[in-house]
Amino acid sequence: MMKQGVNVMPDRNCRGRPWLHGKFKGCGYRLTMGREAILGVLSKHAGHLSAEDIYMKVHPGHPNVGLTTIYRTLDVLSNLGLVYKLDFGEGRARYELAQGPKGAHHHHHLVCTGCNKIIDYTDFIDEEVELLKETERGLSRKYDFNITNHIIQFYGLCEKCKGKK
Amino acid sequence: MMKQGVNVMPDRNCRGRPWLHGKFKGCGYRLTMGREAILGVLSKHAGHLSAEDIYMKVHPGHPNVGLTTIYRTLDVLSNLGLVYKLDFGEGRARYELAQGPKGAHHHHHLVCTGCNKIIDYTDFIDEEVELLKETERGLSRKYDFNITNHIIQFYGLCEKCKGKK
DNA sequence: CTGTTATTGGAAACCATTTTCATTATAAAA
DNA sequence: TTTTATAATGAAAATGGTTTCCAATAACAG
Repeated sequence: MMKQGVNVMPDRNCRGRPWLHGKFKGCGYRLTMGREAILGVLSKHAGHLSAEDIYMKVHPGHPNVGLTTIYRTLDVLSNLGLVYKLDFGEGRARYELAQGPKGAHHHHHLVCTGCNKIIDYTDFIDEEVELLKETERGLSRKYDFNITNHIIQFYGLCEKCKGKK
Repeated sequence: MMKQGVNVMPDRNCRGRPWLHGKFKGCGYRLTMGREAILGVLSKHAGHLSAEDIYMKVHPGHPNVGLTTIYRTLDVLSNLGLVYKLDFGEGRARYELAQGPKGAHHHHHLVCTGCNKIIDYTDFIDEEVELLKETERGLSRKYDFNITNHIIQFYGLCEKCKGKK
């Protein structure tokens, strides 16, 4: 568990300036060059990046930023709710920006268990989200939970993989 | 990837054997004592067992069954669809029987990110499952996927954890 | 019973992630 | 600007769940 100095990691309700960097500062975090670079990579390459992917993209411009910092920053971002930590069962986590400043489209994932190809789908999202909200409300009440997040993923074989045995 | 057993023959229920064991043999796998013990533990303790949990429960009666065998067996069972491999973000996988012979009740999970408590809920399941089926159909058609499984999980803080800072 | 080969245990390897710790850099105070 | 407190950092080492290796063993068919 990351433990930094006096202040415990703030929660997702932190308010700050408009976008990522501002949000970051607004939550009491120092904005270092390494972190700026990481935030930059995340906002530029919307995808499902592993910690190492990010490291590789940050490295050329900032050879002195280590993998450790990538992990630490992602942990912070994830706790702030700015980044989703995804698990596609590959034995490594992947990360993606929760939302752009203008509210990027919400999507869920369709994962091929054969080749690990991942499809972001937005179809059916509206119905799903609506049902999820209802379910969330119900669960919150019944189990006295404060629900902050959900996962929906479908697994199967893509056209290429379902052919072979 | 584990590769064993030549034939992928469907269930030919083995006489006098419990459902799970029969299914196992029916698929061309040898039924060893270690595997019997593991199947036994899985059917007796419905829960979210980690590989080590299972090891601990198997060990007293079968001190010669190693952790490696637990992992290998779980992998086979998971590939057969008899067991679900679950991930609650603890850094270790957990496993539970997919279904009893008479079709145990389907459930989804509600996970406390504070204390890792996990609640199996069946409320709302019907609506969820119905929507999932539809979505599944749609996704299968649109992306030419052969969907075999899905995940739905809600994350949040339980009554105990949401109080503390 | 015998032969074939799936299965096994134990140790070592693997590898993403975390921890340690001495050093550095950031932001605020003076 | 300079000082000051301490958050943040990198490099290396540690961690820990899972997998691989390989020689020995045991299921099962014939």
